Amino acid sequence: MTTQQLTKNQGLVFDVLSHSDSPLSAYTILDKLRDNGFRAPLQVYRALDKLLEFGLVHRLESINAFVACAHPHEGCHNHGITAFTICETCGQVTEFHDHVIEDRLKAFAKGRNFKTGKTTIEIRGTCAGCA
Amino acid sequence: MTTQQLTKNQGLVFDVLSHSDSPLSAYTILDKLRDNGFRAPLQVYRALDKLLEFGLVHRLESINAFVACAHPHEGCHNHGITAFTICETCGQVTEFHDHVIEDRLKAFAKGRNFKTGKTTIEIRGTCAGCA
DNA sequence: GCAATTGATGTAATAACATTACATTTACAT
DNA sequence: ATGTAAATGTAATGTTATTACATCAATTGC
Repeated sequence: MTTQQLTKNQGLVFDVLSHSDSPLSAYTILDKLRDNGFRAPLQVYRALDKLLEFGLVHRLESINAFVACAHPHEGCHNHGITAFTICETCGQVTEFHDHVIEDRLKAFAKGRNFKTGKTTIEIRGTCAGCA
Repeated sequence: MTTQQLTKNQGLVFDVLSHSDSPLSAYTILDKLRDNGFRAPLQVYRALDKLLEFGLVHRLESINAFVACAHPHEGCHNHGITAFTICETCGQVTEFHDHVIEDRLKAFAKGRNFKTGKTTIEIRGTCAGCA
């Protein structure tokens, strides 16, 4: 999945997120794209929905914000569950993947006959630089 | 931590959550407490803040809702990181604790000199009964 | 007792986040 | 070229959460 096959709006939103050094809310993205013709939240949310579907973007549930995937070329769906550290001071987000955690969560779900959809793992705190 | 030392509003909110079989939004709680004199969201949010602080209630970040702790007597803070399965069909929430997952997350944070605040682990999907 | 402080409450207004509904346009396979 | 699916534009509304300010209640120190 490259950036080429994205539509205009999807490309614009992905671009904004890619160049940001911290997560952005949908409304912040909207403001950044006003000059590109964006007028309404839905334009952002629709693009985000697609980008999430493509695995190019992640939604951080605990802060209602979005970040570009750390390795968009492969599409993050190939990497299983994604976990994040989120610095509450500077906004730095680090994405990581841990197969042990994933296995434990899968095992728990399986044991309960729970059919897993999307899993959220987010650690909020303070990064090394801000400590 | 028993229910005794809660204030009136805290007690009312905790009661509503305790008797619910699924997570509730702050505004749903508000509606359920109108007859008890609740008039504004802030009355709910303030009570929830305290209940969260006491470890009597959990916030489910991925669905903007709240549940009573599964073992409120001990205070959930004693149990380390709390993880949840959340059935998107019936709302059933199961709370669990996994020390292996916790250790992995702590190790990752430590390795990055990331100072951990609150950690969110939520699996959304379909429970056995709804499958 | 009674001021002083702190924690809890009441109320209104507003901010922040997200979706529904409906009309129109674009992309593209047949 | 035309039918269909996907994407877009726009307005309105719904949902979640906070700010600001006034009042009340409980506790402490004197």
